[in-house]
Amino acid sequence: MISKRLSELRKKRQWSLQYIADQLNIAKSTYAGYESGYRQPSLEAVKELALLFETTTDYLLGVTNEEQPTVELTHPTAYITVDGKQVTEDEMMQLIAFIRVKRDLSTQKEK
Amino acid sequence: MISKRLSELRKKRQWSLQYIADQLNIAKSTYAGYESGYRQPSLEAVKELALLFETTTDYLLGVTNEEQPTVELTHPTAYITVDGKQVTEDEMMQLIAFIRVKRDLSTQKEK
DNA sequence: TAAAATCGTTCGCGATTCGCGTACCTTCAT
DNA sequence: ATGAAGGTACGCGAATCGCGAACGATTTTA
Repeated sequence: MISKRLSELRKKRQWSLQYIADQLNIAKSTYAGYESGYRQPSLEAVKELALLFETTTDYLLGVTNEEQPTVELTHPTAYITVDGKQVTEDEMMQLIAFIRVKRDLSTQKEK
Repeated sequence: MISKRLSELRKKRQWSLQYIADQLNIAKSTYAGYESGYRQPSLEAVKELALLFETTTDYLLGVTNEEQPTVELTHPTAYITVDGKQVTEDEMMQLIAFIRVKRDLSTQKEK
């Protein structure tokens, strides 16, 4: 799983094996082993790879299939904050209503 | 890092070492090694532990310090959707303004 | 209260896996 | 032609893994 993900992400960014190896301070052959599935990265390496690719370890490990996490406000899977303060359930309901109305209006305008 | 997190989470749930070992189909001494830091879990074990504890691998590995992820709308680290459709940047700005105004009003009312 | 079970810790062992250097093949620019 | 750069494969020594076993300390059962 992780080998597939690493390979995808690296190719998408058009990075070389050597470049990543340099970033993590490991040998090119070591990182190559991760992509081929011949080796498994250490937990520390997984962390650094997630940072380097600006993704999550959950994505690299295949816990999730979202390269960048998605939060659906109607069924939040995360705490939502604004200015560091949690958005209350009450506020959330109004937010959602606000978005729905706004979208509805702009749809009508198009017609 | 991961050893500390595992120990915290297990104690919070009042689970025994044996219980977790059974869930993952590994020896008690193996899991004990994870918590003591004497051993590092395999990537597969990390995945399963995240599922078992209902948290993320990012939290177990110490990429994040949030047991449950938090998304700050002013600096989102996730795609935000409502009814499956992504909230645009424009909508997001209005949302944030909405929340701020609402909070401001309720603060004034208290005085 | 004696015996048995449960819990957490530690350790040695054999087996597995790691990270590295090296060598090799292509491709491409010099 | 030749050298640099990218990707792949492999052997080696060293490090780490997972397991069972053994231990003391509690707790539960009879």
